[in-house]
Amino acid sequence: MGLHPEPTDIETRIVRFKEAVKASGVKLTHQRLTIFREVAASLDHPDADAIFRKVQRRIPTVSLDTVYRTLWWLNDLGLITTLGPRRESVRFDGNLEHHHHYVCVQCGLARDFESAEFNALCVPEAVKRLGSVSGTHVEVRGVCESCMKRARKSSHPESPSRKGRKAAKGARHE
Amino acid sequence: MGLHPEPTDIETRIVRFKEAVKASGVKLTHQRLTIFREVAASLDHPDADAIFRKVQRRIPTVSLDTVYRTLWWLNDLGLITTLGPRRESVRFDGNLEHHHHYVCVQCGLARDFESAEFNALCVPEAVKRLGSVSGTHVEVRGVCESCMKRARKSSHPESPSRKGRKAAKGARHE
DNA sequence: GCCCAATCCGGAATGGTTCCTATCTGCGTA
DNA sequence: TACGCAGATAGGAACCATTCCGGATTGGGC
Repeated sequence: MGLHPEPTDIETRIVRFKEAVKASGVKLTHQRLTIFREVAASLDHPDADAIFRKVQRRIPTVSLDTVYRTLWWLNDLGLITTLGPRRESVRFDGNLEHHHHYVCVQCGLARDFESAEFNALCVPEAVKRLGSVSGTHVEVRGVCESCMKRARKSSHPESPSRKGRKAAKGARHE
Repeated sequence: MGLHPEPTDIETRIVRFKEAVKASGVKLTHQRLTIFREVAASLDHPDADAIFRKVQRRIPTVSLDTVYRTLWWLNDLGLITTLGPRRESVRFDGNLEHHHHYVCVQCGLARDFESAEFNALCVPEAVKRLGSVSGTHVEVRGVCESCMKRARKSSHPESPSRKGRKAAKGARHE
């Protein structure tokens, strides 16, 4: 029912995946390939648990931790993305004007901004067919000034590690 | 340091708040006013815990649960919003093309779509001053077809309740 | 076949969020 | 003024997604 990309498309992604893994120098395990394949093959946007359940059908002993570790590793390699910025908890907004956000992908800093151009965006017909449209919201992502300053010691993402997933928490701006 | 809206602006929001509360027919308690004031007075986007700590300075015995209940109630009344769509867990995306999302605010359904217009958005100068820009992403929010169908029994948000915060979880599309 | 490092697994810990329920408050009424 | 009701609140337990930990496993190179 249109929930899967074209098979060729998946194959393309897997080829790209294998190249990137080889380039990064870490092992390409059965688990990793399976997890990647599941994400690449879905058009909806599964959460970690949904992926875990799918992978479990193929590798019954896989652990949830492995799925999480692998997903974040894929994300760090740029092979997959997350839907919206990484965020530990819901954040609230008292500004009711139509506005947009700049979000720092490292520390979670968020700032409002206004833009007549962004407000005037025209939603494609195909989208309107999915349901009602109550508003559009643009999220500009990047790394904020103070994070760039702090990062004068280039740590490159290369290996699936457990480090720093929560780093944003401590660095929250006030 | 520019972290607070103009006082007059806050007063405007509070007036609107009081009207909306009166119209909705529920009690305007000290806790509720204080919580709303804290959200309305902040330009950053505090999470529930940050709001809790601020409110605690004024009402030392306030409970975290009251803060959460009140925040979602305000959200349901349309007096505040959340940053990004409500989401219980991180969701992953294997699509690396530049694309955008339609998100159902009720059930969490998410669908990709492409748009040359959206891809070509030009980020305002003021935003570029906040930090580097790695990309822009448009989120179109609304209520999807199947949720609209399901909601032929109009339940209106009126009273702070604990119902349905997790409803999206069960209704997840596959 | 053996060794080492990378990887994985299971379970325990963590932390944000929500639930449960006894208690409290404010208000209309007798 | 006392009473009783309905709505709100506080506080702690429960819940669930996510991460950490420590020991077991695996696979490639010698």
